[in-house]
Amino acid sequence: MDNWDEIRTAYQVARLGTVSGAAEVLGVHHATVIRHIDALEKRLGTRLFQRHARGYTPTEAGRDLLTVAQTTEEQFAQLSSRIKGHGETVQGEFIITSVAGLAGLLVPVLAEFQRLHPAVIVRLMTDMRIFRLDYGEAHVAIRAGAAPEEPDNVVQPLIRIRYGLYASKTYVEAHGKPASEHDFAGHRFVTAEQEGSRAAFFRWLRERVAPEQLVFRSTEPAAWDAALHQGSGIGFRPAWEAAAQPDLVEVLAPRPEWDSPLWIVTHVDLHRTRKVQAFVSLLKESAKSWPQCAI
Amino acid sequence: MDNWDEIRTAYQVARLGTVSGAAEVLGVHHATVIRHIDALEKRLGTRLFQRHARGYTPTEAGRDLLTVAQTTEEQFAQLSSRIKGHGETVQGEFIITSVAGLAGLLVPVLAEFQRLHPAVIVRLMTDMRIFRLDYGEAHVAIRAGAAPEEPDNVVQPLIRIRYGLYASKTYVEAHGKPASEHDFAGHRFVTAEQEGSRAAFFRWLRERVAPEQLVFRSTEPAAWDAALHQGSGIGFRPAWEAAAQPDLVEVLAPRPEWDSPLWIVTHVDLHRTRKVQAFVSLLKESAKSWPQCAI
DNA sequence: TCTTACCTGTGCGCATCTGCACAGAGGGAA
DNA sequence: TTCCCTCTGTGCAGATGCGCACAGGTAAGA
Repeated sequence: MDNWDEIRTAYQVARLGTVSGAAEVLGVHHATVIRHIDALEKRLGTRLFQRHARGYTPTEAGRDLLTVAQTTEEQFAQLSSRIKGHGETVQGEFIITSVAGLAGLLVPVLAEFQRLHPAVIVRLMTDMRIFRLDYGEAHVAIRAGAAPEEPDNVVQPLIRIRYGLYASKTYVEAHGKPASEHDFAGHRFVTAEQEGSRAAFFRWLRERVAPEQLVFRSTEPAAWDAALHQGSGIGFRPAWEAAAQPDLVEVLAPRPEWDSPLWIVTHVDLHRTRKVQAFVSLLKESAKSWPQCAI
Repeated sequence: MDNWDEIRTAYQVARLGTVSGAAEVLGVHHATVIRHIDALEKRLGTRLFQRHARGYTPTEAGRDLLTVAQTTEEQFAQLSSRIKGHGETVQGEFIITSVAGLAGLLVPVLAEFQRLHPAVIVRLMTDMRIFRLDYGEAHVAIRAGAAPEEPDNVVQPLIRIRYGLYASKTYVEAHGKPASEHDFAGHRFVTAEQEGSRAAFFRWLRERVAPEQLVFRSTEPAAWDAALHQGSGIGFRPAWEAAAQPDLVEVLAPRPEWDSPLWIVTHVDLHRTRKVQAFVSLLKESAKSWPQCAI
């Protein structure tokens, strides 16, 4: 049974009783139908039809094929309408992966998305490793930093996260607050672990302070946050996050050169789907009203 | 969904995860697989797979297709084995049509056939009209008289039924018994209705007796039989049938020129099937031991 | 880091399948 | 019986689809 098209042809012949009728329904020439039947019977080693001048009458085997192929026809028709419908209705899982620390901004958008489309199951994945959009691990990814350039990925700019320099009140009480970057001498800083960190503000900082001033370094962003609140030093924080934390003091206000751009990344195979489009447009609209962010 | 082969291709890709693997299983070139997927997705308007360098990952639609096509694959495999098995095992309906009055010979054969193949349902059809072997009305037909010459029918000689002239004891007591065909004057005969009856012995009789001697004519063979027993006249009867009826007296013994040949007729499309072959060979074997019949 | 193996993707030439046209045959109606 | 319509069946020419070969790229392993 390694030629399903011939089964489909035989099904129509069994259903309609004539080669010509089947050919018309299938949109092929009746000679093609005859050849399909001949090939299928030859392969099966049994006659599926009795031939006579008025048409083809199915044998027992032909009637068996008829019933089997009938359900197949229906199954495929339902499958087709389901698949085509998938492009129209928004439902099923929606998997989004993002850089850690963006949940505070994303969750309200996801909640609104789910309110608009109740049939959607939202899964927000934040992890150390980067989830891959190929392999189908996620529908949408929110990436930070330099624009991703992977092939097969559709990259759109979302927004620029504004970063400022902050310190806890306890730190300011103990060490004072530098008035500008020219006043950093003697101050202590919380920063990322890697030397070659790709964030612009980390590079900016490394160019202006001595390495021994970077007293707290971690690979874990949550650790930066905690160290900042503990008063371990001065560090960069997203402006929108710091604004909601009254125990932090703004040391230097956000500057455009510190901005970290966010990117919406989707796989080209999924980008056109209605589900992805619905979320992306909602996300872009919501981002316009995000506080302390530059468009 | 007007190309089932492409669905089959997509199914293998979804199952195996790679185009190359699917191509190997399907026995085609991997370029063909790619083209099938592209065509199917284009027609559906949705992506079934996410493409990456290590293979194809099915999307939701692709996974849906996978489950549907999986059952289709199984259904077709079962269908194939059933159909191929039909050639091997003898089962299902077996429809035989025959000239009326042959049931006494056929029924024992049919009973033996059913004993050998318990899964067979036997249907013996005797009717005024001739059942057509094309259109699938019967698997085997037993025809009498001249050899059938319909195209697409396989005709085999079965046996020659011997006919003799018989009368009931009551007729003989009343009118006497003619010694030979030269002694037919004054006797009464039971015969068929049509002038141009094709049976050889009827023609033989019409040539030797006056029309007014054919006192009982009927289109119905059972009526000849009844009229014979009632003593209405002398008539032809199969020798095997008369031998079992003690109230009949043999007027003239069977002659070769009165023989009526029987033919086994099968449709060429069914002739090769195991079921038909099994019955035909059993019938031929049984006929060798039929009493009062000429091979 | 380099190598290797495997997978996807595409242009080209060819085989296969399809469509076309016509022949043949059977059934139904007048 | 005769005519007509419909259906099957086949040879031939052309188009579609296939296999081939090669390029490009990724991941795994040494």
